[in-house]
Amino acid sequence: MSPVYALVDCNNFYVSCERVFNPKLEGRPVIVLSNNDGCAIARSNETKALGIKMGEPAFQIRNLIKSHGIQVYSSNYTLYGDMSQRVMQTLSQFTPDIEIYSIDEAFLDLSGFTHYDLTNYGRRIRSTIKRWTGIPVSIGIAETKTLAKIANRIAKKSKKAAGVLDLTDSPFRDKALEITDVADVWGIGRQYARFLRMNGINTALQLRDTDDALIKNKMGVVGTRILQELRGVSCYSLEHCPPRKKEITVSRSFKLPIESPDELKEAIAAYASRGSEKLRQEHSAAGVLMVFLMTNRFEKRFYIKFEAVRLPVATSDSSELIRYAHDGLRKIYRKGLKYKKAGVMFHELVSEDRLQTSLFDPINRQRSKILMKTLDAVNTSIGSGSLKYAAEGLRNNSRWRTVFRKRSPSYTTNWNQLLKIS
DNA sequence: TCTGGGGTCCTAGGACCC
DNA sequence: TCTGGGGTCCTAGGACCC
Repeated sequence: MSPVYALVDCNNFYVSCERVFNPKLEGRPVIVLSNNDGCAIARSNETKALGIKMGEPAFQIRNLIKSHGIQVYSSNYTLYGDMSQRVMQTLSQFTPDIEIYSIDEAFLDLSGFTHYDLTNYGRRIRSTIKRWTGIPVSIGIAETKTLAKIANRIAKKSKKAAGVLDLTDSPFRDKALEITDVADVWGIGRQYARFLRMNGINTALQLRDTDDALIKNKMGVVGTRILQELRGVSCYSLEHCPPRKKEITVSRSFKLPIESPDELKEAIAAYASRGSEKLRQEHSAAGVLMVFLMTNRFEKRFYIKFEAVRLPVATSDSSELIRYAHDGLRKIYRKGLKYKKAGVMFHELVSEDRLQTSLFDPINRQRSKILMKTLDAVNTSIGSGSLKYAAEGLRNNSRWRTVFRKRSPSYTTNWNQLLKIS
């Protein structure tokens, strides 16, 4: 018996989060911007209808914003993260077989529910999430994840589907593939879409019925799997628990270009420190640290440089990692360049309980562990960033710090920013 | 003037070994 | 001039995802 997957996807997630706490935004065009209020990364349907694209720079759409009264928000990841958790928690009431795929999407395995009317069940899920969290979702149901994705897209757009589309044993199946652009198939990005179009393949239906060899040749096993999935043969199963991360990155663009090595050192220290926190959350330690610097990538002469530092003993200790990050920075820093972005990456992550220590290790690991535990505990209980390293800099208006000019309050995670009803 | 951030998987090719 | 064959491991880069 073939499996049944549902893909539950929050509609315009970040915008919907803002709307939950500000109902006046309902029906109006809204966008949420990336860090430093740079690009539009979430758009309400009204905004999409105006032709504003995903990732469009804010300064390029300034006129549209003004003329249509588009409501603009800086991103508020604390709020979105918390809302996401509420949605996922609600979902898990319906089945334990859930894979949280991203901040706004989850796959459910509904194989055991085939004696239900799946469309009705989907509607129940949808209305419960709306009632409990305020977030509107769309649900696509099919035998493979790739088909569920397609069902979901149509569910979101079609008036008739009203948010839920079940394609299992559906006479509508081929039609659904026919009206789906090949570029909208899961796993088909810009390059592959171009290749497929050049070969006369423009729809998901045409892709499904394409000869395997052509696809395999250009797109490898990934392409073969896409074909299989479109044909209803499941290649991707539900992943219950997320596997441990293999790498961790913290990087930011600066609002203004930075030349001063002292400011770069602060930024790098802050990223290393944040990365260390993520490492400890994962119960991992890093074997290799990588620092990178880059100038404005939209200019003709563009400089980017990486430096890898192998750590003598894998670690997740913030102060140690800040030191090594600074070592790396010193190697790649070149005077006279205007830097626009920097970052710290951790590679070769190992589980913290399987650490390979060295006989000649000069560091007291036991002590470091207790210190980090305390640091994390304080920052969890009284707010992230409460305790930090002096190397990160004390001023919070430094040129490198990300700005959010139009951020909404953290309604759900900060007592001082609760919604006030007047 | 102003242009996000964080991941994964796969493949080709080189190094190395027998 | 001719110049094995195959396996494995690693890395860089490409492609994709949200």
